[in-house]
Amino acid sequence: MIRIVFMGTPAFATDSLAALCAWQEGEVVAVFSQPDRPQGRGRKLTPTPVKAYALEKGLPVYQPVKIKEASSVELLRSLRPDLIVVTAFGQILSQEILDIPPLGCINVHASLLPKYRGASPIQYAIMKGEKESGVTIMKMDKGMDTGDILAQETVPIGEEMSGGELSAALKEAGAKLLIPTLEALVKGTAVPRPQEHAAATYAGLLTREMEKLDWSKKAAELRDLIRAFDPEPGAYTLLPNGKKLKVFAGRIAEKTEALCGTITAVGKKEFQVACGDGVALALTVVQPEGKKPMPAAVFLNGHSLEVGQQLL
RNA sequence: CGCGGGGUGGAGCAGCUGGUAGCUCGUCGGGCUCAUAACCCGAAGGUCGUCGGUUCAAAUCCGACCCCCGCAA
Repeated sequence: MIRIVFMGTPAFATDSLAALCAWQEGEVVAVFSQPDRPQGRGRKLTPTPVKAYALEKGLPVYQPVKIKEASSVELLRSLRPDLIVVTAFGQILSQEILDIPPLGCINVHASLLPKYRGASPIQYAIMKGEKESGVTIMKMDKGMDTGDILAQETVPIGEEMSGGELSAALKEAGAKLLIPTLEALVKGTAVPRPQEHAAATYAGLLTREMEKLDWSKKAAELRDLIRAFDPEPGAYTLLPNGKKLKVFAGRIAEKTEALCGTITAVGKKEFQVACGDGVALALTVVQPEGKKPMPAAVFLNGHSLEVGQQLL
C-alpha cells in the first residue's frame, strides 16, 4: 500500500483526491489544504472544497498557514508518505518537503506545460484564444511548474467554451490521467520528460484590472476575455449610471463606425457595443450590481439602454 | 458586528414629496402574413415579504421581524 499525502484547495482538486481515494494500491493518509478563511456574506469561516471533501471521506485534514515551516515539515515526515500529490494547493513546497517522499511529489497542472505555467492557466488559455489546452502531470521540482513531465492529455477548447467549462473538463481529465500515471511511476515504467523550457509561457495571478472590459481592444479579444472569466471572476463594464455590469457572454456582431464603448444597437435579446477594431460585440448574458447573472433579454426588460450611450 | 442592493401580477423593472398600481417581456385569444421568434388589436393575471403603528386614506410615512441577492476577502 502506497502512503499518499494529498495537497489541494479549490474544487478543481477534489476530483483528483477522489481518484486517489478510489485507487486500490494507494492509501491517502492525510490531506493538506489552505486554512479556512472568512468568506461570503457575514465573513463566516468557510472550509475549502478539498477540506470539505476530505472530511466527508473521513480523512485527516491539516491546514498549515505555511507549509514550509518546520512544524509542518516535521508533521509531513511523521506521516511517512511514499508519495505526495499536489493539485492547485496554493502554497509553494520547499526543497526540504520535495525530498521527503521516496516516490517524489507529483503535481497535476491545468495546462499543456511548458505553456501557461503558474496560477491561472485555465483563464489564460481561453483569454489567449487557444484552440486547445490540457492537463499535465509532472514530477515537481523547485521551480514554478518546471518539473519533468510524466503524462499529458489534450482537451479541445470550443469556440464558445467558458473558463468554467474548461475547468470542469480539465479537472476530470486530470483525475482520470492521475492513477495510470502513478501506476507507471510505481512500476518504474514512467519516463519523465524534461520540459522544453525555452517554450515556456506564464499565466500569473489574475488582477482586478484585467476584469474590466477595455472597449478599445478588439471585439474578438474581449469576447475571449469574457468567456475566460465566466463564471469566475467575471468581466465587467460600467453602465452610464456608473453601476457595474458584469458580462458573461458576448458574440461578435457587425462592423461599426462608432467610437469604442458606444452602444450601437439595442435589440430584444442583446445589445451591441463598439470595440476598438470597428467591430461591435453583442452582449448576451449580463449581471447588474446586486443581481444574479441573467440573459441580456431579461436585463433589457427592466433597464432601458439607448443607442449612443457610452460604456466605460 | 466587512460593504452594499432588494422583496410590487410568470420574468426584469418603475411608482415610494400618501388617495386602491404602471412599463417591457412572457402567457392566452384574435388579426395581418406564404410564414414568423416580426407587426397590430384585445384579455387574463397583483392580499404591493410579514406583523403592528400613524392617518379620513399607505405599495408609498414609522417600528419590529422574516427572506433573497451582489461585492469584497
